[in-house]
Formats: sequence, structure tokens, C-alpha cells
Amino acid sequence: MSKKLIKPTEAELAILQVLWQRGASSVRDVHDVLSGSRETGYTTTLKLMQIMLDKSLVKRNAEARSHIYEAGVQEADVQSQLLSRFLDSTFRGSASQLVMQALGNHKASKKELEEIKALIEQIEKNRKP
Amino acid sequence: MSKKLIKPTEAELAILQVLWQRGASSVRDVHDVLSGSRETGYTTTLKLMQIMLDKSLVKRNAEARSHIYEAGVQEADVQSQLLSRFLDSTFRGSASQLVMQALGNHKASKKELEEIKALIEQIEKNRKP
DNA sequence: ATTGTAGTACGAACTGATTCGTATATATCA
DNA sequence: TGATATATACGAATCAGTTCGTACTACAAT
Repeated sequence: MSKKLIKPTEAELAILQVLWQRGASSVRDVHDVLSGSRETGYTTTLKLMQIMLDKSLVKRNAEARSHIYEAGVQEADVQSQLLSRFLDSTFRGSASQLVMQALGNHKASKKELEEIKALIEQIEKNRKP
Repeated sequence: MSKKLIKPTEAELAILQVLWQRGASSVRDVHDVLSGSRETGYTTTLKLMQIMLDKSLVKRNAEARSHIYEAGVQEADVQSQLLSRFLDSTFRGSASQLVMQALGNHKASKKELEEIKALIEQIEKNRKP
């Protein structure tokens, strides 16, 4: 099973975020959420989602007059692919550099920090043998 | 002193990477390095660097016939800004999620993992009071 | 039935990034 | 000197992403 190359644009990613958070939604729903941060017309959102359908970034149920869309790609997959590229292009592939920056500049809660520590222990443990 | 908004494009970032790594370089130098991974003509690289000069992403010394360019922005600044945006757009701002993915999918050496753990301890210590 | 409202479809304009061709200047060397 | 090689400058084509206007369809309400 081949992992397709996924490269959503900025605008597409914003739409995917809405779908991942809300689940199946109409164009109207998505547009209303986006209206908070973006300033574009309804038909723009519609067009983008049609393009995304074409690229299989979303799926839709067109039975009702108002079509219902849902994400066609998994959030974790997209994150993983985008992260890989970002890591290479911006941090020359150094994951630790990226992690240090991320932890340094952006607040993580005590609980999150503990989780990360635990993950590191886990990795070190699995690596020994 | 205001931190300007920096948003290099993909191609521009690739050029900056070369300049950050090699230091001051001619267009020819940059182009030769890039030729390994990219397939574009010399004048394309030249044009890009001229555009970057315009945007102050690079500086140049034009005394010699062959102009010498160097980065006009700091790597850490650019990384920090790009990371912020990436974090928001792709991980909805959750630094810990991003860190977990980065550590999970991409190999970091034992030494790097130790450094990260140390950083976490550091953060937790500074946070107590 | 007619009118108003809300939806989809889609061409086309616009924008920004990338790419290249070509003109021109400068240096090198046989 | 003249031919060749190597620079810069820059307009213009191309390409991808985004945006919107407009046509058309379906439903609801008066």
C-alpha cells in the first residue's frame, strides 16, 4: 500500500483543519469557521473544496442539495509528511534542533513536558538491544 | 528594533541554506551547490538572488565583476518565524504534538536525546518559582 | 405560480513565484 | 586584436494558487 504524496496548500490545509476538528461539514459550515480568520467570499471556499475533491484531499456526499464534505486524508499522515519537508528545508534535517526551538519558544504544559520525557525514555529503551 | 516579517519562499530558503552553510558566495557557487538537488538554469538562480536582494533577504558586495552575496537574515530568526507558522497551520499550535512526531519519526542520536531531556529539566526548573 | 433564498458549477481574472531568453558588459587568451 | 567565456540585468512567458462573478438549479414561502 503506497503512501501517496500529499501536499496541501495553505488554504487547503486550513480547510482540512476545520474538517478534522468538526468532522463532516457543509461548505457553509467550513466557510463560517474560516470567516473568523480569513476574509474571502463563500464561492472561494466552495471552489477550493471542489479542487480538493478533485485531488482527493476531501470526500463528499452529494445526495442532499447541500453537499457534505469530510477529510480524505488523515491528519497524522499529513502532519508527518509536512513535518518531514519542513524539517529538511528549514532545519536541514536536524530533528533535535527543531525540537529545541519548539520547546524553547513555545509553551508546553508540565504534563506535556513529562509526556515528552517519557517518550524519550521509551526511544532510548527500545534502542538499547 | 522591530523584527521584520520574513517569509522566504521554497526556492529562496534553499538559497539561504547555501549561504548560511558556505558563507559569502557568488551566484555561481550557489548555483553549483543547488544543481545537485534542483534542475534549473543559472539565470534562474541569478534572478532569484536579485529578487532576494530587493527584499533584503541577502546582501551583496558588487565591487568585483562577480558579485558576492551573503545572507541578510539570521538563520535562527527565520527558523523561529517559520516554525511558529508551521506549528499553527499544521499542529494547531500544539508544540508537544509536533515534538512527539518529530522525535518519533526522525532519528535523533543518544546525545541529542540527552540534550533535549536536559532542556526540559531546565524549563521545568525555571518554571517552579 | 412567483419571488426570494441558498446552494453548486465553473470560467476567468489576478497574484506571486519561477523560469528562461536575450542584451550587454567585462575579462581572458591565443 | 579578435574570439571565447563568463558575468549581470531584466522583460516576458509560464505556472500554481486564490479569488470572484455569473449562470444555473432546487427549495421554501407568500
